[in-house]
Amino acid sequence: MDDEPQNIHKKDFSKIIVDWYEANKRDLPWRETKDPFKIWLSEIILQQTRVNQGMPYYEKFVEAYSTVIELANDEESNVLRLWQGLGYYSRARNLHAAAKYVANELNGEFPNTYESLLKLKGVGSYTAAAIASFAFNEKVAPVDGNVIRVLSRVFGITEDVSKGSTLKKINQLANELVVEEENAQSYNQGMMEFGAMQCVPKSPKCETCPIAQYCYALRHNKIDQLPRKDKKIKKRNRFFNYIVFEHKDKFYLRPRTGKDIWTGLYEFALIESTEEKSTEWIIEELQKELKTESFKVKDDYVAGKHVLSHQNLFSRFIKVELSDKLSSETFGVEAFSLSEIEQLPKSILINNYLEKNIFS
DNA sequence: AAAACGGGGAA
DNA sequence: TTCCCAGTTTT
Repeated sequence: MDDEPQNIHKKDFSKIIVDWYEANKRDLPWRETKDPFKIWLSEIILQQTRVNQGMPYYEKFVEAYSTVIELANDEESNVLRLWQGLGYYSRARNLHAAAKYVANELNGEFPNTYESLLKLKGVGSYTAAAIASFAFNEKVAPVDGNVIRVLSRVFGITEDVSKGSTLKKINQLANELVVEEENAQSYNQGMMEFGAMQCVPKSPKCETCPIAQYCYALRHNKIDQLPRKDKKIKKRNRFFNYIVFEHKDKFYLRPRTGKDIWTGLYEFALIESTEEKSTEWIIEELQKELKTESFKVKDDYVAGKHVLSHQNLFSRFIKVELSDKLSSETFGVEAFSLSEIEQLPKSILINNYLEKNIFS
């Protein structure tokens, strides 16, 4: 077999992708609309998220908000509550901020070009290209994990794809390919679907692949080495010692602030430590924060390790019964009834604790 | 250029 | 366990 890497013409490549897509595409709800609002919504939800995980959230959101105006007019905490469990919560906050921008600054008219879409919070080069091509058939190429994988394998991009220079190269190739195709929408959808269904990360279906004879990785026996990713993420351990204040059927929570994880989500009073601490140590720290309040320890629950992409969280929930109401400055927490707590946006960690220990 | 940001599912 | 997902923002 010929050993030359680029013996497939760009035009032939794009045709194969489009044909494959028309024959193999899944029916997904956001593919049945041209409404940029819904396409935008689906793209934000699907960032770093598999279709199966994002699907129920898409359904909930379009049910709750039929226009960008309705989304803009809701409270951020409600948007976060709908987003609960999806992760990367800045997406929800940016989604809401972008909706307000469209509603207030753009008179409710959704941006319709790659460049103008880029101005929306939470919309980067991938999402701007996706919306521009899906909703408006603009000839720009969205480059996501699927596209990176397909192009690096077929065209033999052997540099580390976590490097900016490599990404730039792939982005350029992707854009050269899209201009070959009349229907940017089908070609781009096809590239991502092809990566998601055929040219999958592990054990790709090369036996039935329409590009197999042209594929650099297959011919050089490198399908399991491409795309090349050198970056190894390191994790840190954190210890969350939560104090669950209870007083007359109410519990005290507060929203997280700052640039840390879970911004905007509610949690109990927190005493964080860099190592595991004893119950006694935690109670002592708690005493320092309190003024005249007296309390009784009712329960001490140790949750399993909660794993995030960059952190391992070891958490414990110490439930204490207060003899009096807590002054509002203490830990910044506020009292909520159970039905109110149900409506607050919370992390999976907090929600699991509540389900297991409070709501049950 | 590198690190931070969630949670779940597949192998 | 490890990988990685329809990535973006911040440092």
